[in-house]
Amino acid sequence: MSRTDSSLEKAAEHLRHKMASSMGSLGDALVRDIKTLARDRTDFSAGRPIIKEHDRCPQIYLIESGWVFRSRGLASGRRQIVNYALPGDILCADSMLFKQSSFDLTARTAVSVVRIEAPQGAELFERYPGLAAALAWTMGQEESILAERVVSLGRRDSLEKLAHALCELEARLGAIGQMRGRTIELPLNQEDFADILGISVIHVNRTFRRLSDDKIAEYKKGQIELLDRERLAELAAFDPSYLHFD
Amino acid sequence: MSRTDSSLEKAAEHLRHKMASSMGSLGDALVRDIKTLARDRTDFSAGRPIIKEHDRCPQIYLIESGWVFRSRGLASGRRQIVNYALPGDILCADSMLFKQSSFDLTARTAVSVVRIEAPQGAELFERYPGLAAALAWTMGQEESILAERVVSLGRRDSLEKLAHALCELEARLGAIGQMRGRTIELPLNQEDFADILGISVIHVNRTFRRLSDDKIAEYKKGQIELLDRERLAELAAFDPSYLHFD
DNA sequence: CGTTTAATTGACATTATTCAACCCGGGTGG
DNA sequence: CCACCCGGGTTGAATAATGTCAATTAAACG
Repeated sequence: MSRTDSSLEKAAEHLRHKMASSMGSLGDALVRDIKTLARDRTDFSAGRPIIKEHDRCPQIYLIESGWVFRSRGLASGRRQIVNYALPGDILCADSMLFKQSSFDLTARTAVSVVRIEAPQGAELFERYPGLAAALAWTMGQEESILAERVVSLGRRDSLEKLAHALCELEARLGAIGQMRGRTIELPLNQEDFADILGISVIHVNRTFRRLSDDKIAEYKKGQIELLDRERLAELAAFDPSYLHFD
Repeated sequence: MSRTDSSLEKAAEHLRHKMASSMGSLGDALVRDIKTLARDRTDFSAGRPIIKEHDRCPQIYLIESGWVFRSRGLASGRRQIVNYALPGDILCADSMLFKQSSFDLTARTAVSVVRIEAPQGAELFERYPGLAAALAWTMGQEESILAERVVSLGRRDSLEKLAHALCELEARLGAIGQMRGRTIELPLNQEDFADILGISVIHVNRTFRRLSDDKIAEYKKGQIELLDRERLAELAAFDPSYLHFD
């Protein structure tokens, strides 16, 4: 099997697996639709912008590999990462609705995406109900994740924010088979955490230190060791239902 | 014309008007679809819960009148308002995707909603393309608003947060014809602002005071006077494109 | 009028940011 | 091989932003 087929299939499987509970019999249709509509692959090297704010995002992409940030840079130099997308996630799901993107998309690692040539409107739903359902599900889940992040940023202190983010990372990576036992492997440095959590780099460092002093989790370059998931989830008051994995 | 017809029509018009630029010819179809599928009306008095976290939200509702909060209460007693919905907005747009809501919906004022009996899946798109487009647009716009709120909560200070929220309120209320000149009429007290902005009530008060000292905006019970929109927008670095009104 | 709810103010505590310095491991060029 | 440099990471001290507590005022309502 060529690289093309197998990595595409893996991404489609990730997507199917995440949505399993909501999809019912449409799971097979989804995989079939994606294989049918997949077009060219594009690779981005780490750090490269994929879409800039106010750009038109003309197509839907499925991530085969790599991490993508959706972020906004403010005039003052501050940055907020709104979202991160993983293999099996769909990019630009709203491209058919809106003229332009309000955020930047950036490849955090080397990223490989496949363009999906989806028809518009009713034809999408008639001919490719699996993909249509996946698109709707993606938008709904993204919204739900954003709503949860609003709660974190608005009403949790730095320790709770970090703990919650780690729980979410574990759940999302677990859903695509990227957890190795109790360690999270990720391409995020402390500055990335700062821009996800909305706090300063230095405070991220201090907060990780607290987690590690309490033997709850340990930050290392490129990975995080979860020493005590139970207390971590408790700290965060983590309820994974907002991810809708079931 | 009965109250039923006219207020339903007004809500449908609001929705159509907001989406005008994206809808093209589907605008008329939307109004027709809503009239066809509108079922019973429900009224909630101010303060009443509409949906509680973990409830099943079985139907789509169109708001005819009133303000609805989507919020999460934390164990510690803190509350974060994630979203607010206005006349012409759709509630539970994701009800067909997910088993349960991850947030509370609460009537902030007296609220009147109409249940829309939408069919599932492909039938929705074939027979009611106007409504289908409106649902998709609603989910996309909600996501975009949430993303912008993440930026506010994460990387703007209290003055910028408040200024941005006021700009957004003006834009959203303007889109449904609820601005009277330069005053915003709204049912939010300072505690509501606190729970929207993720800061303390007292700090909301201090921040309004700063705006009023600088003759930019003035808080009064039930309304906010915008004295200098230009400087307000500048403070917030407000770019309305994320609302996708065009 | 009294009662209630929301707004306001000041004093103080806590949290997080900023600034400055230092460390550490991994290149890189001499 | 070594010296240096560079991007993170780590730490402490000073400062700024925001939260908490307590008390007061104002408006709203029967």
